Amino acid sequence: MQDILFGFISKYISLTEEEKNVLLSLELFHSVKKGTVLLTEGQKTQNSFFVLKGCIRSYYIKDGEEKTTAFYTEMEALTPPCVISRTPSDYYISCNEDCILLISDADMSEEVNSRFPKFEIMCMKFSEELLAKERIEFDEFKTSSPEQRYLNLLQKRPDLIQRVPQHQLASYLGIKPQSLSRLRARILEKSKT
Amino acid sequence: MQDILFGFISKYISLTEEEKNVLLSLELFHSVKKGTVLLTEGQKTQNSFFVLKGCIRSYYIKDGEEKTTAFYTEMEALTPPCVISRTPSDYYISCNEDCILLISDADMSEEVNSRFPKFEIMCMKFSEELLAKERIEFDEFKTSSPEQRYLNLLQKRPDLIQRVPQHQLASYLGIKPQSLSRLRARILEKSKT
DNA sequence: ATCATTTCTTAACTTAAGTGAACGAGTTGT
DNA sequence: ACAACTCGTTCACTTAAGTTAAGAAATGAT
Repeated sequence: MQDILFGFISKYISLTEEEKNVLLSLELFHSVKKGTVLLTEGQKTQNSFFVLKGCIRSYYIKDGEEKTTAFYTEMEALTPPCVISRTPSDYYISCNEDCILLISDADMSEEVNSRFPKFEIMCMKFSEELLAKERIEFDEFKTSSPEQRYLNLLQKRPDLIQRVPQHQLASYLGIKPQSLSRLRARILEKSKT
Repeated sequence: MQDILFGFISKYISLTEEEKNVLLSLELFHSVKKGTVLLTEGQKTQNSFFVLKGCIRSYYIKDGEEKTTAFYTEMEALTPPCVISRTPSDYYISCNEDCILLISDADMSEEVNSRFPKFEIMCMKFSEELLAKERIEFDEFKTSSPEQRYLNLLQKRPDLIQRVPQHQLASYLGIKPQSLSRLRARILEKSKT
């Protein structure tokens, strides 16, 4: 399990054995059952999440409907906007599957950062990278139709289509479940001829 | 002009007079004419842009059509994804109006950062903040219809609707210019009754 | 194993966006 | 001053997504 974490970190900085041990001593790892709600609307939190195994999902509830905005799977990290802005959360995070997560709160990261300044640098690089990735995703979403977005997802994250309920996927693509069904039928029809 | 810059920076860190002078000595300010293309598809660059006055716009050209993805106006900053990923740019940036820009390349920021470490911290905070903002914007886009998106824009950035050509706005909202015209007529019709 | 609930799909109908074309208003260049 | 473009709007028509409803399939709970 730790291998996943250290493999991930090694993409950004290199750690000594001692540093690895300090990280492990912090009791960052948590096993969380499917369905667990990690963050609720209105809640204040300082927690960031890193997915070692499983799938977590962020969503709003607007007019009584869940609006899924993102899925995070193995090796992906999520710092909710409310942690940055220090305001109550606008949205929910819950576990789509049984998960093993690394959960770090702000106090903890401060301690780690002061002991290992390079860790802070890693977070900075990581944040910049995420911002660039986020913007590209946004741009792709904006410039394509729901059908193109689905085909795109099929290319880039085929696992999601298997492991995530259709109605959550539909919401993630910005459409209704019925439209997703129809759209898939349409694509299937096209590929036949 | 400098006041705008230092006013912006003061939201994150405080600078001594000496530090301000060093920044000013770097010749960061540039006057750029409307229509100037600051970044072209395929180009490699290390430049980041900060808008002191005017409006710049990022867009892709897909199937021969401009797809506008963002506008940056006074006090907004843009680091193109290609700067982070160190790959050729996928998109274009051009000036929608005569602009005064602060343009910084990577070498320069490295020098500034090594002389003023707190500057790097500011960039980090800024980047985190941007990421949070970006995600919220994305979420709003995803969870609303074109009409809601237009009304939302009318609330949040009414200036854009005045200063930006309609066809660029339409593309920014993810629709065709004709649809934007129709949508506006529809809203006007509703507000009458 | 059965019942209840949730999830997925299909269908008919409504609403809104895409498309192609036309027109007038405003701009640019010569 | 005029022609050539660009831009915004409107219209008729096409296409796809939203809506409402119904039924089949899968999931969960007792």
